[in-house]
Amino acid sequence: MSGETSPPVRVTVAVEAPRHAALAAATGLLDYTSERTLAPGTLVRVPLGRREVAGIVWDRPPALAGAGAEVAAADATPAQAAASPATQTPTPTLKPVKAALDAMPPLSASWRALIDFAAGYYQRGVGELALAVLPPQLRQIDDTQLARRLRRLERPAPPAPPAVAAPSTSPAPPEPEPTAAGAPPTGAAGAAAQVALTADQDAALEAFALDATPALLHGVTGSGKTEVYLRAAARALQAGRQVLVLVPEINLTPQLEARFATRFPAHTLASLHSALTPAQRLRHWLLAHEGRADLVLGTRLAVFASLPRLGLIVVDEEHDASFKQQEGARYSARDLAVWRARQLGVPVLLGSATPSLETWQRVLQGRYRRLALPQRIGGGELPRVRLVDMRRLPASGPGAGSGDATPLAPPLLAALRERVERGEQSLLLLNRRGYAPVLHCPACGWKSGCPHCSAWRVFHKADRTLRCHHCGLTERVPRACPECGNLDIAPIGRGTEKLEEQLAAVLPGARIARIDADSTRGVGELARQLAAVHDGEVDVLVGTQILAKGHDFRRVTLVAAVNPDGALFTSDFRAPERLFALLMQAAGRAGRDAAQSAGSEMWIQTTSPGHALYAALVRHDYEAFAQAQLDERRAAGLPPFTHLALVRAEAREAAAATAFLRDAAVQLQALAGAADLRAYPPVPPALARVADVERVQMLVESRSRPLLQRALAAWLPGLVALRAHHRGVIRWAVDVDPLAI
DNA sequence: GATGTGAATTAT
DNA sequence: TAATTCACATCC
Repeated sequence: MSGETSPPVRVTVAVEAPRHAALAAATGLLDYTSERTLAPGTLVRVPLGRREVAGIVWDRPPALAGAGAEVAAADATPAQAAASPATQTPTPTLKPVKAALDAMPPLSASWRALIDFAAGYYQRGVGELALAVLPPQLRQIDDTQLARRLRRLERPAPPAPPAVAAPSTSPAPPEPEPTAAGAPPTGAAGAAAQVALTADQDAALEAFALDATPALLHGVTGSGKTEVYLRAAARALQAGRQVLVLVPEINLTPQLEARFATRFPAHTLASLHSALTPAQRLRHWLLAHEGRADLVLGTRLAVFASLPRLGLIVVDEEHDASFKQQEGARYSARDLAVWRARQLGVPVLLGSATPSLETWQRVLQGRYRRLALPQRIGGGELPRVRLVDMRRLPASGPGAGSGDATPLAPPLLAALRERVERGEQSLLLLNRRGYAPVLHCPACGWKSGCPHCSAWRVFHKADRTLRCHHCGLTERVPRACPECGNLDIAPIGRGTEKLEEQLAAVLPGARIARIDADSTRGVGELARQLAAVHDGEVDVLVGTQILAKGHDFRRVTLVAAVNPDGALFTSDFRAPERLFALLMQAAGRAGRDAAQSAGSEMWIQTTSPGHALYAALVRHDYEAFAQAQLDERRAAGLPPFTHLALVRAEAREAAAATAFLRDAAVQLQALAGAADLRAYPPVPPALARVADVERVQMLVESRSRPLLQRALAAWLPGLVALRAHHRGVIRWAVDVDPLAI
């Protein structure tokens, strides 16, 4: 460039400031001066008050005036940005930009559009979101440090710690499979081996290639979805494009990563998830941003990866709740993936055996295509589902302590013994860690409540502690009742620890292991325990839902859900959907080895064997289940037929949070278009108090998504202003498309 | 959210 | 009289 002595130019910068801060009309866009023009997307450091913070050069949305004027707030308190588009810069003197990170290419217009959209949709500040989804180190390092990091990308990755494979161009990726004799042809048998596709896979792939409409790849566990991902990826890679693969959990990244690395040894793969070290995270992100990585695999955060050549997005297990961020900007990575794909005109593949009802509804509407893989590879059968009626069990002993009753029905116990004798593995699922969910004093009625939360403290026998799973409070188990001194305080109910103990008593000689968040605390501990299972060192595996997801247990022929009924009777309208998906997924753990699939079984212990959910499960009939659920949702006016937003407020006293929300509701009623919205009275959520903070939430509902969007956008400045009148409110936030209400 | 201000409250 | 705590304003 030329013109060294040209006057300073004005630049708009998205800075890291939360939308709540009421900064710059709450968008987080501030103006600065610069000695030279800075391209939008350039990372900068700018002064903010007495601090210096990271920012990104942004372009002001030109259409702000038109869009903002559409919904007028009747409340006059907040300064309405829409009032006059011409009244810019009330500030006479702008501060200069401190530094620009020129070593790196600026973030692209399409990336900024994604951030703009997501910030708008989820009601957060642009700068807040943009900076939050960048690697933390980018916010700290200077230009020379960054240049050095970039030069280091030229060289192959340094030897990574064993748990997480670094982006590798090396020809020897880790071998994911244990020595599994008779593994189906989809297994990562040989490096880059191309296997024959089934007719279903072939048809799915051909259909997928036809256009860029979002596609649901609907296939049961073991039906070969991953092979379809790999083939679709191969096509994109061949066309010189990048591929983004999103998975729900960190635990699942190494497995899939190995599959991709094996299949595409000549391509660079980068992973993005929170378990990476800060340095790794920056490195992988830069690989993606510079277009050096062809394959980017990660958890929900990866949906915001900068990908200059993006040509395909895959969302594996798209129904999984982990794709919804549950704090800060509460985005849905799956929904944003679909938006991003559409914006770029790039295909997106959503894979699941049990699609979310939102996705399924779109399939029924014809907005998404359905690509079906109805059969397991190699002719494997789905496990037979058996319901055990727990109402007809012989009463096991007197006394009220139901927690001491035999955990397993006699026929299930017999089936387990059979498996142990035959050298096959079994998997028992119980969604409750610890020994017992609560301690109880039969003399005075004391229960082990948490003093800081509206929850019980859980009894962990292994280290003799009472632990609150919400605030972390951990204490030694009291010897006697703290209220009345009674020595006979007893556990109520059963967690995985107790189940493990009871199993050991009824299955003498069997090798029993437990896998849950407690047993896998250390780094690599989960992997180590899973390896032991693969190596056949375990007969019966007890665990929480950590087990149900994706792990490929070849020798498991029996899966049992010990006590899944709870989800049938909660007020959470998504609980049945989640339970069905979990049980389908758990069933999929059994008989993945086609040779053993014929004898594989899924047992359900229930007191409601007649429940429609279980009936559908017995038939492996997702479609019937989904239809029944959709009918219920439609009748009840729930998503996907209505659109929801939740305004949450937290305060020391619930009354303060409630008062804030009541006033907020009054504001909402005054907005244009309020007639088409419905705000429910503020209520405490299922878990009302955590760490001495009371939560209250208010549900807002609309038939129309755009309407809800416009209302929220118009409402937000009012909410920001309202907070000043409610000093007791510690925090508040809007959750658009909440998962739980 | 981070930071600085001044005033009110408390400790010594 | 010094030391904390807290409400409140500002951040281009």
